[in-house]
Amino acid sequence: MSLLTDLSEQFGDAFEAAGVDSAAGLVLPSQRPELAQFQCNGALGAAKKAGRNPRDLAQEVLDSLGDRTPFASLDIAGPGFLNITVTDEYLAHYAQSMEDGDRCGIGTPDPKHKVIVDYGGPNMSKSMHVGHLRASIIGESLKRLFRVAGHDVDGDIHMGDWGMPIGQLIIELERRQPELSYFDADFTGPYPAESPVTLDDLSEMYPIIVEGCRSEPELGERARQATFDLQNGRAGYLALWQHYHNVSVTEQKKDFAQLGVEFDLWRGESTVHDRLAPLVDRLINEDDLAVESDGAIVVHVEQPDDKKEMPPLLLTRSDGSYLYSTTDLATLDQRVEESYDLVLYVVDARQGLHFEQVFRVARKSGIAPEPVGLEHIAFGTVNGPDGTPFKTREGGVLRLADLMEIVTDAARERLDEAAIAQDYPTEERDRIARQVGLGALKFGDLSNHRTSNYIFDLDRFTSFEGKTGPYLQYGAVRIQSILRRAADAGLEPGPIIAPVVDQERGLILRLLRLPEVIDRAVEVRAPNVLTEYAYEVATDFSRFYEACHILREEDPDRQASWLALVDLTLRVMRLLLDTLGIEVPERM
RNA sequence: GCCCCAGUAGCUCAGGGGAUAGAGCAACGGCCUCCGGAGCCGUGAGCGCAGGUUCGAUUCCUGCCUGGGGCACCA
Repeated sequence: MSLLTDLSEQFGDAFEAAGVDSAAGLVLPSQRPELAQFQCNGALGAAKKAGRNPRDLAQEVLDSLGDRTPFASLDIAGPGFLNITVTDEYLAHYAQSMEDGDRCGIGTPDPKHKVIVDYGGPNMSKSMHVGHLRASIIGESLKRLFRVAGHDVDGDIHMGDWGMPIGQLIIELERRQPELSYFDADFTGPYPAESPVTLDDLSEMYPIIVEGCRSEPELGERARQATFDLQNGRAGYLALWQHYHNVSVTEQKKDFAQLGVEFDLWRGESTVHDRLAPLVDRLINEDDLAVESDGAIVVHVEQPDDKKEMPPLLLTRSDGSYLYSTTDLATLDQRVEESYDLVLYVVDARQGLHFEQVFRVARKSGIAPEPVGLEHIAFGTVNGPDGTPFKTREGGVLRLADLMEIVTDAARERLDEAAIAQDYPTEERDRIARQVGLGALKFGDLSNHRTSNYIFDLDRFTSFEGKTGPYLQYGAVRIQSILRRAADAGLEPGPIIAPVVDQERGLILRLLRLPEVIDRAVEVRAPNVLTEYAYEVATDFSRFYEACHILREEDPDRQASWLALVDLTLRVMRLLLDTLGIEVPERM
């Protein structure tokens, strides 16, 4: 059990003994570190409710507090705050138990969920740009976070590979190369094994045809027809789709691998294409939910207590072709069959209405019954300095691969400046530059709260000092260096003994908070809780490092204790950075 | 028009109903015979406006202002 939980229970019992709700016993880290380590504010609210004097109640709580924990001091302050400080021996005891366990004190979840994180979601017609950055790294981080917290988790890329964009790309290629066999309805195959396009071709074609469909209704009509034909199994289109799919996935696997994003499932909208027709049929005939409207099939999802307009969810267009909503419902149906009980959609906040509609249909139809958690984990837009979605100077989107190169180059430059790295092999320097560049990029993005839009700032992603990923990596690297030197000198970590230095005590107190921080991050599904804490751990370590010269310490017990504390710090930092998707170099 | 998100220091952002609202960057000033200075210590400056709930509001509620976004045959 973590220290805060332990203290909260003790104070809860004491409050109960004093005749009020044990919830008042919640103990939190002190906001006034110079006064105490922990605080409990429950006496104020509880006294108010019970019509009693807060300070009297607080005193009664202190009187009935058991002697389970050795307190160094317990005070009532101001109107009735309880200030709590435990003994140094007790801190050491807790730190030791963290060091002894294999999960750094992180508990097991109750209930344990089978979670699927739906993130990344690249459209197969485009190479990835900065807009995909957040979906990828927030999703990756949440996937890892839930895993660290003890849940069963799978990440699904959920590619956009069965909708209108495919129809558009089909007719765009037909406009360019109408002689290809894919477009000949009478052709019986076999179709060429070689793809007629590369991903760069698709990326170039896509904006052109999107604009074409917008300005020329006739083109849009053809794209819709092609989408319909594809979804209804037209052989040439399917063969072409397969090529589009292959070139996209090949490139995307490279991009995601470079980003350090790992999917367990490479599924997409097309994965459920066989389920679409039966699903719509079921919603019409069995569930009595879907109805025809202007030729389309829709589900009305408005509810009597709605305070806002709620448009119906479209299952098919008036030509019978399927949409994003249909594949999302079918995908959810499959996920529930596969017994996932928590589905996290890490998708741009602008799709909030879509998910509200889909979730309503899922509930009403029983596709996803109540116990299955459905959550849209919305994130904000990456904006330019003008407050609108980020564009490069040329007005285009910044490709993700280019962004990665920029940050890697910046990291390499920084490495060139550092004399210490000059004798590293080129290969290692390259690896470090990539790790550091990505560390800066990921930390910079993840440290923003996920729901807020933020301003894209290249300087922030290429600065390696202060509150940045590289600062954390550097802290971990320094620790590794100390532990290496210690091992070389035959020194080993030993039992953690009571801290005597303020910075040492501060570091222990910080490390002890890990379990609560993980819980909090899971609760709000927000990686920035982790970045905030990771930075605090790193700064507390730096302070400790400045104040306590570990390798030169003369008392062997103290030195062994410090080595253990340093080792624990490294484990905690590695755990946090790994959860954020940030790698720690051996040296840098 | 309706709905969602946001407004906190010069800039970029944190902030869980509690005491004196925090970081980073930028500016200025210190540390540096010592485990890696991508470091440590210090200085200045702030909750959009108006109400409400509460012993206590940056936090919860209402209204307004400002910015971004969404509102059935795109995803």
